[in-house]
Amino acid sequence: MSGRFVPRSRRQTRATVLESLLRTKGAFRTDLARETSLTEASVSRIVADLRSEKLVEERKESAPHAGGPTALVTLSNNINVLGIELSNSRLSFGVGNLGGTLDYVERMPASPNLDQDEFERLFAASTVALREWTDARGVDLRQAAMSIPGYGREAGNPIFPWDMARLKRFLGKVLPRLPLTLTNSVVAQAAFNRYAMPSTYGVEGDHLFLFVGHGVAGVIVNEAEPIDAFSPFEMGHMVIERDGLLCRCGHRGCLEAYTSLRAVSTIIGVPGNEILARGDRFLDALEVDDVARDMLRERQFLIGLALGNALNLHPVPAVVISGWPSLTPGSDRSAIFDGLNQSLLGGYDEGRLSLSFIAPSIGNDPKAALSYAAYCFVSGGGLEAARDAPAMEETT
Amino acid sequence: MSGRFVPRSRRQTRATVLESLLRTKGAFRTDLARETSLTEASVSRIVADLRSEKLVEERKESAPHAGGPTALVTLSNNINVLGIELSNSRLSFGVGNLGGTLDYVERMPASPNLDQDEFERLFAASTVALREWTDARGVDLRQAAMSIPGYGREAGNPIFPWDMARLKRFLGKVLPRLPLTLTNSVVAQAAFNRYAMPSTYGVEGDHLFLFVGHGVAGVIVNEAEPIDAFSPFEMGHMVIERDGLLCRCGHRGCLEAYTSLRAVSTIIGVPGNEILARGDRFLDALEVDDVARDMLRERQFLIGLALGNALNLHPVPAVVISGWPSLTPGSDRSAIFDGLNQSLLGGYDEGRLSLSFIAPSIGNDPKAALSYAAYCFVSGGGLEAARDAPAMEETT
DNA sequence: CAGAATAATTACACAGTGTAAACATGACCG
DNA sequence: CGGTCATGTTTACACTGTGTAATTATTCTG
Repeated sequence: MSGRFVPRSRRQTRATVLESLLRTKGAFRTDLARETSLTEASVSRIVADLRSEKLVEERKESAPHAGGPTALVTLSNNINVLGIELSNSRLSFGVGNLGGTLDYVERMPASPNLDQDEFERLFAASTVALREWTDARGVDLRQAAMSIPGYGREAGNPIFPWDMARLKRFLGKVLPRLPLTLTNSVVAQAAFNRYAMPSTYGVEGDHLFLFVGHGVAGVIVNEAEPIDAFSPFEMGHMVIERDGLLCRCGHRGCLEAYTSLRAVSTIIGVPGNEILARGDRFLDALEVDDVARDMLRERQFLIGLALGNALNLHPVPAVVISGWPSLTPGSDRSAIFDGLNQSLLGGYDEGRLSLSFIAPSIGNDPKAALSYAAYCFVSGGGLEAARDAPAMEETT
Repeated sequence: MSGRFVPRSRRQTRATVLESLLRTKGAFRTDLARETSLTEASVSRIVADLRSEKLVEERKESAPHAGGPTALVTLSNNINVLGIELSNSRLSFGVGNLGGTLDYVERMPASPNLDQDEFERLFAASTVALREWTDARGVDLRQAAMSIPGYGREAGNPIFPWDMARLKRFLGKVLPRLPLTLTNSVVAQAAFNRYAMPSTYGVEGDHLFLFVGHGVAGVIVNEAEPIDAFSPFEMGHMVIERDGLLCRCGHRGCLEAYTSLRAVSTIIGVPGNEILARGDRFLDALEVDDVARDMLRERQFLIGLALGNALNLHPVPAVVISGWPSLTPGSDRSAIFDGLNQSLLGGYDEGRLSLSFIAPSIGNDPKAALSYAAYCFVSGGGLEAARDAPAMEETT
């Protein structure tokens, strides 16, 4: 509109610097320059800029050697973002700063079959409480993100089959003047892993993060790429057994029909959401009989088989699995390797593929969405869309 | 080394303009500006620049209306590039200009099991003839590209299991001072489709190009992305039948074991390379009996099943299949749709997925590699790595 | 051959960059 | 306790590529 020329690169370099700070939770200018491949001169200018806008702060911190850096640059912790997470069992809201601390949380039970009308009622009710809280403290939200399982499919969301245009209209109306980004839950999870986990799960570099829960889905994490370049990797509906078990998607033989929490809960007779909550060694604790245990081994074999198939299409050097298989003893999990061996080209070789397991993170919603919101804020360079040209000239 | 500051963007804008010209085979400045989203002023400057380096030419061509564009900008056809293609049956060399015309071709039979020593001998012999030809005409090669099936796998090339470092050393020695890029055959094929096919196969936008031949592999074509961002999509070794047919990769039940040319040739009793050569309606012409025909239908079903699985992981709105299935009658090919229906999430729906078939292009090697070489030249902005600072100042 | 319509070029201002020099900071040492 | 050293940080300056807008070129029309 008003149209002063703003070179693309400004927003972008700011974003690069901010993103680096988000990742490292504070860095010296020298490191910042290296990380972002900018000159120290440029970093200096940009940091000065960002500091004048109160987006970053500097804390005195001297190095133990001569002539070391003098001040640590960190993101300001006065910037508040909103994360909203819709999962199969609840809708949660969280407000926090860019450091990932949650200052406000609200969680409401939500049915896995939540329809769009119910959702809107639930959401509207939650926003009232949220607004009260923010108003009471004068908190100014700068960015919001909401994560939804299954979001982003061209073919429509198989989990919450809603009208996306309507959803966006609704959100724009309920949360006016607040930039809001929708994303897939696994993408938000990737943001959480990248930005909020103090020491990540020990995998450096590109990898597939695979979550085996209600569905079987993940995300391919490419270290060099920004989070929003990730796309969900939905492995659950790979048909691995023609005319096999019926899946909720209507097909037969999908991986999910064999390995979802629902399938596992049927095998061992424990409600799905309890399995993850019980944590490590849930099998032993439950005194699962050998038949069931063999079945679980077989199911893990299938995960390996499907995983190998997926990796043939999309090779990555490392895979991190989270979900119930992470809770089974290593001797059972080895079935995954057996499965891999029968499908992965060249067979499974720990030199070429590193496979690791991390405990499913349960109950930390909506931290993932919050991390994603932080990412969104930062990737816009901290420049709001329409926070420019404050009535500088009057139109004749 | 000499290190004058060359902003990244210069090379890049030049590349953008050149790439657009390669794609369109000539354009008016106005269109060029639109395509590349640069201003006409910038285009003007860049074109003037490129013209002074004899990389582009202008041909008078007036529009039928007043004030139309005056000159068509085209790539110079004095720039020669080299394409080298290694396939399962031969090694071919070709020299041509950026327009895609082949001025020199040499094809040598090569075994599918060619080992690296034999390859080097064969290659060295070919380069002698090539060099003779170029020397005789004073042709100055600016860029070379070589395409290899199976190239680019981290795990090593399953088709030609060679030492890549040695290959690169060898090529650097045999073709000194010539920038050479290695790539996967399907990526080169994508370059050919994008740049050399006058009217492409009628698919606009992103799609999966899948070739069913000796292997079953393809490439996901993202219209917005440059060719070298593509990665091969190897579907052939997806295990679709546990404990199924033995595949050459050592596993059982791979798609390739059921649907490769080798598998088909076993079914109908015709040598593999003849099938594609016979062209359309090869089944009728060969009076294939009903049993074999049913088998081929079943095999196509499996292609559909695997394709659905692949598309669940990596959704695209369109798929183009080339290879023997393109030669079967539509009534038989429908089995592919049946297979898709049993794996693709939401089932096959022509509104959401467009599936089309094109005849396998046989015998046009090494045009694909040549197209890729042209792309490589152009994407470097036409600026050689070390063709700068021609003794302008003497070092003290 | 003037006028209209559009294309192509050019002059100018501007923003962001890198280089290199200047300035700042703190450890170490005599 | 002040000088030296090693490094970090800022600043001055030159440079590049860009967009805007004015200027010039080209070709058809009447």
